[in-house]
Amino acid sequence: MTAPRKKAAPLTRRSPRQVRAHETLAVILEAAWRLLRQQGLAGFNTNRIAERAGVSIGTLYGYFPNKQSILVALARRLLQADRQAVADALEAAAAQGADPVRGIVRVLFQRHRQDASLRRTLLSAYIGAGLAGDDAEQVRAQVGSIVSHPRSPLAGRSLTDAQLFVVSRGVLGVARALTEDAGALPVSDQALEDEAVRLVHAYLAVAAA
Amino acid sequence: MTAPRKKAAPLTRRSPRQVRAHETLAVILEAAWRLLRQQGLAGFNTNRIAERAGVSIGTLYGYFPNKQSILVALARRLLQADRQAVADALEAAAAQGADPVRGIVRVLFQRHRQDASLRRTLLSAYIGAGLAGDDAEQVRAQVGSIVSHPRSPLAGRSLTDAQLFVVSRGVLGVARALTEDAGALPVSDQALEDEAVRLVHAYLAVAAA
Amino acid sequence: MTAPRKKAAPLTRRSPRQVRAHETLAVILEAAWRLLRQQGLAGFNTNRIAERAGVSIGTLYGYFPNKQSILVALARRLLQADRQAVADALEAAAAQGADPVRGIVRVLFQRHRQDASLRRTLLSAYIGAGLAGDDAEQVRAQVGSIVSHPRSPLAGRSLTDAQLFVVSRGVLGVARALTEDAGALPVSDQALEDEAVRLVHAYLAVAAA
Amino acid sequence: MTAPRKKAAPLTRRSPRQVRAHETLAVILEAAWRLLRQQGLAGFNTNRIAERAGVSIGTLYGYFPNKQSILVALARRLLQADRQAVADALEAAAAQGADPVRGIVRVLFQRHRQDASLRRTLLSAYIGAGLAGDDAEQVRAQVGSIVSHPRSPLAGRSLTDAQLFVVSRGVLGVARALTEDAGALPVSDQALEDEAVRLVHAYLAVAAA
DNA sequence: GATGAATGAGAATTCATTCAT
DNA sequence: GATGAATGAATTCTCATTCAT
Repeated sequence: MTAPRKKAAPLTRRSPRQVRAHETLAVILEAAWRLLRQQGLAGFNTNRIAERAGVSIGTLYGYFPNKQSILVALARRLLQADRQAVADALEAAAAQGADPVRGIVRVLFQRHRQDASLRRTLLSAYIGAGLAGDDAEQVRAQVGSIVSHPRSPLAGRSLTDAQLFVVSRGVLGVARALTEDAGALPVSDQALEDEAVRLVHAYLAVAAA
Repeated sequence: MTAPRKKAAPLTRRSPRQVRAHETLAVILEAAWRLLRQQGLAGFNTNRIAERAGVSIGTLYGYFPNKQSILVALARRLLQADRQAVADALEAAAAQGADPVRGIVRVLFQRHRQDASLRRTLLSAYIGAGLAGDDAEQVRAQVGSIVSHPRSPLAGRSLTDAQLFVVSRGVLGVARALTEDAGALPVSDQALEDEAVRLVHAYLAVAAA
Repeated sequence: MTAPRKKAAPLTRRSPRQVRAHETLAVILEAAWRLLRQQGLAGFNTNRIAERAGVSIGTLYGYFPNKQSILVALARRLLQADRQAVADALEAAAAQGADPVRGIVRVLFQRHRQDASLRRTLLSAYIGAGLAGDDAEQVRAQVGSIVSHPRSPLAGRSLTDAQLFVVSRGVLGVARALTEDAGALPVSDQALEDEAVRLVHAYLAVAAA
Repeated sequence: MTAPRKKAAPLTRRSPRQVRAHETLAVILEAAWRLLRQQGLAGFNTNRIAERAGVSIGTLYGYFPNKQSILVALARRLLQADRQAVADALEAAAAQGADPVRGIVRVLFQRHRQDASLRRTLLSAYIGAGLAGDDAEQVRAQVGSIVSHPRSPLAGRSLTDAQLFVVSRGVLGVARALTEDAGALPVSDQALEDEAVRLVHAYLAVAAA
């Protein structure tokens, strides 16, 4: 699974030109998601996915070239949702004149606390597939937009790639730690959020100087 | 492997009362390490490990209750070595009157760039085994000692748990990103190090204020 | 095998919806039967069964969840055949106006002398699976029908459950002894049959009084 | 296990000439007994037995040539105890002028209800080892003694081998059914005992006529 | 387009037994 | 006599994937 075994295949087959196909694909993905959440990677196998999705295993292989690609599709979905949530938070902050940094941190932390084990698995698969770069790219772009955000205290100034990388990865590192440690830390959610926000602000202040 | 199914077993069996046993254990672990590095998780199977270690499969299972536990032992070894390297860097910085933060960042980044895929696999196994907390604990302690380091600019002042968590995880997050992204980022190693150091300093300055 | 360890699984998988599947199941069972007869439990392994059945091991596991269930299926088949043979004997006795008790004893003894070791193994598996009760139930019903048989000397009278249990198990006990002792007893088959019949008649005479 | 794998070996090694050896043997047997009762055949392995007995696996193999022989020794012990219990019951009946048949049936049934699964396993091993005949022999002798018992209603008369076989196996058959069915029958212990006694009496009356 | 029976390489793990110390 | 580390053949079972219908 983790180290790819054969040839690289296209990540989806059967381009969903028809609504029907669209639906089937969604159904499979949804079933896969639930299965992974319930059973972990150990119980995640194609036959079971097909069964839960209510399609035959043959049909499943009509939509995905292999098991790995299902995992990747799931990971993409999750990461995409993360980005959407961040974008929404950004928007909301702008609308309310609130601190965009805090909005992002809050939404990120909250999402990372949910479905922690699922997220770990998916991320691991995504990274294992060598796709981490794709996501990183988009994250950097998003972080960039925060900085140049009109209501940002840094409005107008911009960060170097290295700076973008460090802030974004730093915050994501804290978020991921929430995923790993689960509830074991002796620290309140609020305190964590406050400190993460402070970390970003402190850095931005000196970085853009 | 991912979702544990049965009994929690002790992580080692045959407690090494004799020198011979000690050696055997080391031999197995070493063989496992090399195999994992060469073949990735896909080629990592107990029969192969035993073969490479030059012991019988039965002997291997005399030392480890299952495959997973070998991965965990390997991960522990890696993490332990990380901590040791950080401690050494700290010592060296003290001896030379250099910035301990930079020393740590440098060593951490360098180590995370090496054997990236191996590190990913091991970490994933370690986290999957629910052991992430164990490591986190020790990391926090170490970070604490940096801050209260006599030559530290913060000497004498101390950070809250939340603050410790945020800095340590922030830096580790950046380091791990190096593991994931491999060599794909368009940024120099030096610039990255500089920015990470700046992140920590900036935060410490406001955090301990 | 003996003490069940995990989940109780359904005793068959792939429900045979198609004729083909029906055949495959029969082929597997037949191969298992022959193998067990030839090699005993020691040589009875799933790979060998599949090989002899001319199907892949995967197919075998498509029909049976585990090895144990094959043994159980075989035992069921044997016990079922026993009951059928008894029913036939009963019918024949009725047709000829002969003693039904003798007919049953004869057929039972004869069957228990054949394939003694096979029968032992199968029975052991069946009992070990906790299924003994299922068979006992059906045996009791059958015995009941003998007693109330129109041509029986007891026609019209009926026995209590305890009485049914004692006669049926008594006779079966003698039959099973034939299975265990193999050919080692210094007694003619005819004498044994005569005495068993006498045992039953003697008991029925006083029991139903 | 069931079908013997290699050459027939002597059933015990190291003739226990010394008290020490005697004790060790008893300790091993006792540990084996408890292990078998607790874990069933599945958990019954030589390493575990040695561990529980507090001796090394090497020592265990100093006393028993192989695993099978331990099972057989255990079975012998059980069967021997059965016979002793029957002898005692016989004695007691004689002393009190009570019905010896009832005494035997009672003790036999009671013993068969205890440790049912253990008894099944042991018997199966014993029979599997082809030793059933040994026991049968002794049972027949004992049954013979009942019949010729001075206080028996049949005192002085004797039964043929076939008759001895049928009564003894008939009663044992009922007893074993108690072992198999466990608590599942809807019949009182007393009723069962009464009917079994009646079975024997009825038969003896006509058999010795 | 869908179905699902069949495939089979492959992997983990067990455990009776030996033998050098 | 005892020890216990080592052995390794043997076995069960999984699951991604194919392809005839």
